[in-house]
Amino acid sequence: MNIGDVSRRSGLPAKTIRYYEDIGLVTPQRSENGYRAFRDSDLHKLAFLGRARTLGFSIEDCRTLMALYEDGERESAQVKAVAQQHLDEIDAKIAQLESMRDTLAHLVHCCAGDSRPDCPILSDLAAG
Amino acid sequence: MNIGDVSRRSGLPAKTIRYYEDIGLVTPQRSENGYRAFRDSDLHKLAFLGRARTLGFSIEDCRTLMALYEDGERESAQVKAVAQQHLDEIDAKIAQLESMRDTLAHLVHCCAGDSRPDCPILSDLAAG
DNA sequence: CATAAGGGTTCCAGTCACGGGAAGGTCAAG
DNA sequence: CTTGACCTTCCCGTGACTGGAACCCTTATG
Repeated sequence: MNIGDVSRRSGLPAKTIRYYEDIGLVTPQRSENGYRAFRDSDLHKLAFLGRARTLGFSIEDCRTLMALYEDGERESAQVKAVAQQHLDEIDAKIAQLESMRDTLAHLVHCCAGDSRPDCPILSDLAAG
Repeated sequence: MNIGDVSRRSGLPAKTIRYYEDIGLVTPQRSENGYRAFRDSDLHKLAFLGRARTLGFSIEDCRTLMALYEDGERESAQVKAVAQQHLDEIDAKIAQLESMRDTLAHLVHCCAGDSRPDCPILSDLAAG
């Protein structure tokens, strides 16, 4: 498989796949013409990575998860710990965004949004 | 005021204040010794920027909001439009994170987290 | 046979909003 | 005179790519 095929099948842009090779997440072989030659196992890995990234795991987390996936001796507790920590971070991020949203929604609600200059949004930003 | 004073009063790191000068958000004067000399109006601007950033506005949005704030001829509709768009983006981000959280929470819940290798988290990532 | 299209390759620069750290100038106190 | 707390500029690094330039390989067509 060339990179285009793998890109279509995994849903990852070719650029991303090259980047993943750069940082050592996949190591495709090379054809005589210099093209990357992906095996099924490479495609499988890339699909795995794509799904992990979709769940918001960092590249380093993905590296860890891949290593655990390939390690028959792993303990599921290790995987769960990584996932739980990520979950906590997501919860924190959501809480932060919701706080922003609440403040902002209130301000937007209070702003007339007409042709006059008076604006509670700017007043709030100016005054704290 | 030197940058340290402004930093303490605005809550912004000195590094950030220098960066804001770099990109033209504030233009403090200079003392004879080369130190930045901030006026009250500069401090006020920086506090404004700090609060806007706290609400998650991008630097470019902040630039726009500052310009509107300083424009006596502004229409509140312009401000509201910027804020509403940002609010929409926040809502989208929250929705995305919640989707991640739901999937992830389910997987974490299903994972035994013990010393055995079987793990539904890895199975899900591997199989889609 | 020339060429054009549609692959592939490398490498460099840019993104966003700063933060870290080096190398050095300035100022008030002891 | 030295110490220490300031301040200055400059350059590199962050995360996870994305865009683009300049170039090579393969296949089909006039």
